[in-house]
Amino acid sequence: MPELPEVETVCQGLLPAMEGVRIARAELRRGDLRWPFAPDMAARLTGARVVQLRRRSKYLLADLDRGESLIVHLGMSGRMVISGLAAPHVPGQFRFEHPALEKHDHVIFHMENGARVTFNDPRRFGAMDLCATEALEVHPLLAGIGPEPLGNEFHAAYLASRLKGRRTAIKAALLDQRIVAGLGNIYVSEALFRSRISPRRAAGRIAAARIETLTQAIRDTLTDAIEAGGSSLRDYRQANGELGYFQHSFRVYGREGALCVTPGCPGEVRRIVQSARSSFYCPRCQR
DNA sequence: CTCAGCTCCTGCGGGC
DNA sequence: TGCCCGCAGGAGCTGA
Repeated sequence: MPELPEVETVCQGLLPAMEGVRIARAELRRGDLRWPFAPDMAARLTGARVVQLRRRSKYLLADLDRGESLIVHLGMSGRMVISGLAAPHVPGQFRFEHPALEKHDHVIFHMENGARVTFNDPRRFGAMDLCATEALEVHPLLAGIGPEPLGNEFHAAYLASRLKGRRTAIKAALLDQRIVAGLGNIYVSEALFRSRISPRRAAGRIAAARIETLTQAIRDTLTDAIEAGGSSLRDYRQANGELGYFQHSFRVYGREGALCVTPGCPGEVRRIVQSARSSFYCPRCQR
């Protein structure tokens, strides 16, 4: 379940393998993920140099030296696996061997520096597409996505204006990528817990002061998660180069029935289903 | 415009 | 032990 922090961590982890490096060959092992690939995608990738690798919302963007950018979404189960590259934190100490290909290895980037970056996605909710770099903001997948929650455009006045008049639950509103980019089911639950707002509360009925708290809680939640991801990257000692998931410690997500972590609170974390997705919250702390 | 519900896909875990 | 069922969820799509 890669949300913004996981995608950010994957992006950072891919930098040594991909940024500034030419794609010697792009290998598509099937013709589609969620949608069909452009028929000439492999040819358009092969030989291109990755000028910059960056993240927008839950998308990885690789700007190529040919004026195009590769758009990658990890969907639900997408992972990037690096092999054949010296471990970045122990330069030259050992090299990841190229492992045998596995089921669901759908796209392989053979990089000119000897690295191999493999996109593996069992559920195939992921996506890849190529688009002129200057047209990225009007690409159907990216057009209409809201501001980055860690950027300057995301602040309490903005969020208040977008929530105003909306009768839907705040949980659903924060999952709406047009309002704010990059949040998913996990970090929405976590941010609402930190701001003591019930996931069931109508989005348009949150006092201004609490929206201020909420914007800060969203930023803090994501910043903490990115830091945790960065630590897991630095502490990386395994030889398999797999990026995408790391150890989390969640305050409410997945803790149904457990004691609320708020000091002195006797509440139990509750799970409810909202728009067919689980929300976790403490009914005593969150109103 | 807003909003709820359905859909895609595979792996996994619970129940029998 | 094996089989079936339901669930997980990002986000586009449909229809009210």
